Amino acid sequence: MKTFHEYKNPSLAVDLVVFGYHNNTLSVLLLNRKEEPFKDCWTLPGGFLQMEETFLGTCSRILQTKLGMDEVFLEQLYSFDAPDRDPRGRVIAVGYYALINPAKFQVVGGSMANDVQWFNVRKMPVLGFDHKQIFRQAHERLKSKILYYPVGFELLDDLFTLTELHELYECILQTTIDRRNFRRKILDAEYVINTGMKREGLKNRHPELYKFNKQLKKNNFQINVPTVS
Amino acid sequence: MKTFHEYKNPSLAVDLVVFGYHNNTLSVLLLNRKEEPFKDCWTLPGGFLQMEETFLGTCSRILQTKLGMDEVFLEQLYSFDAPDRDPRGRVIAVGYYALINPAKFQVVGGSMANDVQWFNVRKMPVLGFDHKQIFRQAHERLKSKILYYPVGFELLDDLFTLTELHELYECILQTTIDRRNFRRKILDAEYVINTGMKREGLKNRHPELYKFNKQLKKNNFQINVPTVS
DNA sequence: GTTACTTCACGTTAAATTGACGCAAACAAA
DNA sequence: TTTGTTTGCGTCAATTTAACGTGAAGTAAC
Repeated sequence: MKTFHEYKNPSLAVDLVVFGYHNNTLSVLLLNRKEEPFKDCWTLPGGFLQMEETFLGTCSRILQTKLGMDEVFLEQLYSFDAPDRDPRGRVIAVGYYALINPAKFQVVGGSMANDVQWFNVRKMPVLGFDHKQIFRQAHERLKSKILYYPVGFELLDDLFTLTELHELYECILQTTIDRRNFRRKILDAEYVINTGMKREGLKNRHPELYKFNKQLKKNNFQINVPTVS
Repeated sequence: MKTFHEYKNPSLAVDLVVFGYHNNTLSVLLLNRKEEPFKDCWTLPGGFLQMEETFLGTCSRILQTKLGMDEVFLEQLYSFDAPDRDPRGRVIAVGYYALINPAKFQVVGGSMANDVQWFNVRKMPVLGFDHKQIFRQAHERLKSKILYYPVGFELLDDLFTLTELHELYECILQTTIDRRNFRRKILDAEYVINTGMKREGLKNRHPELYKFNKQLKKNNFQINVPTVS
């Protein structure tokens, strides 16, 4: 077999949209760049693909070194190819999004700890590169995916109440969902398992704690939201 | 701004899954390779991304030079990164799938005309590289997308009968769909417009010809198929 | 022409699902 | 005990779905 002739190739970057849910708010982790281009501008955390690395490998490296986290839900989003998306030259970006529970991770990033910050998805600053577009696409993906696939629990503690799950859905979808109908859908789909325990110490009735049903047959439910027209 | 330092980068290829529908059969265009690696093996048509090119640019180039077609429905699928997916070295592949009406195109490809061939999706040969995986993913995408998005007409003539559209759905989804319920769904969603014309020359009652409604508000219908369990 | 046969177009109906609520038990605080 | 709130379970009308019936439109055979 003849050996592979190496032409000049674009660089390949992986950019991450890391979603976290905390205090009834959906947030995204952004990095304040310390170098040109887009110095002092907020951007998605990202990194270049090393020659022997897989995309998930690059994701892990970014999550660990810049954000100090590991073992999170990751899904490939889309690849971005606009020729002028990076002023330094031709760079293709593969977008991934991650879902994490901020309570489980200390956001510290090596030397650039205080340059990493959570931003409410509804109060996003101007982003460098084409990261606004990547963020938007990730946000849309999350909103549509959560309707038919159980990803919500990735953002919550291992044990959660149905009210907490309900609030998460309302927050992500930015709409109101009838509490009782939501409850019926989630329970009928066997999305969750009742642990029998209750969350103590609240002012009012103590709600039951559920955990995610990992044996769930996928695509078993469909949350409906009122169509805005 | 300091200029961009070019590390060694993986090559970037675009691989195409071109679907066509003909004689009640869903097919994919494959190329018989004349060079190593995978010489004499069937593979998806593909090509390397040029330095100034967009993904869609590469797609068009492949479609034109290898297959002699242009202006077709194209959608990005996924990017494939297995380090050993190409024996020549590190090659990242961005998968796209296309939907075409074979009646509209003469499949000829420059010097390699007779090396391009349609294969029934249910009688696929062994494929080189990781193209089986890319094909499978494209096939799954098509099957799920057609349920909630009007892509079927991309595979049909400009004018078609509801029976033809119905057969297309049954063929792609490999299931039976009630003829009368299907008809109602499609008509209620305003997926199609009745042209008033009829298809002549058939043995039995002459069915009405419809065209796709380009003003269709997307995501306006949901075809349900019996869940296999 | 009449009959036979097939497809096409349009209904009907029972079952299932959805959307919009009601209500009482559980809890803390007054 | 009373008050106010949240939680858990239920009801019911409206809508949607799944399954199936029937007659009109067409060709071919007689």
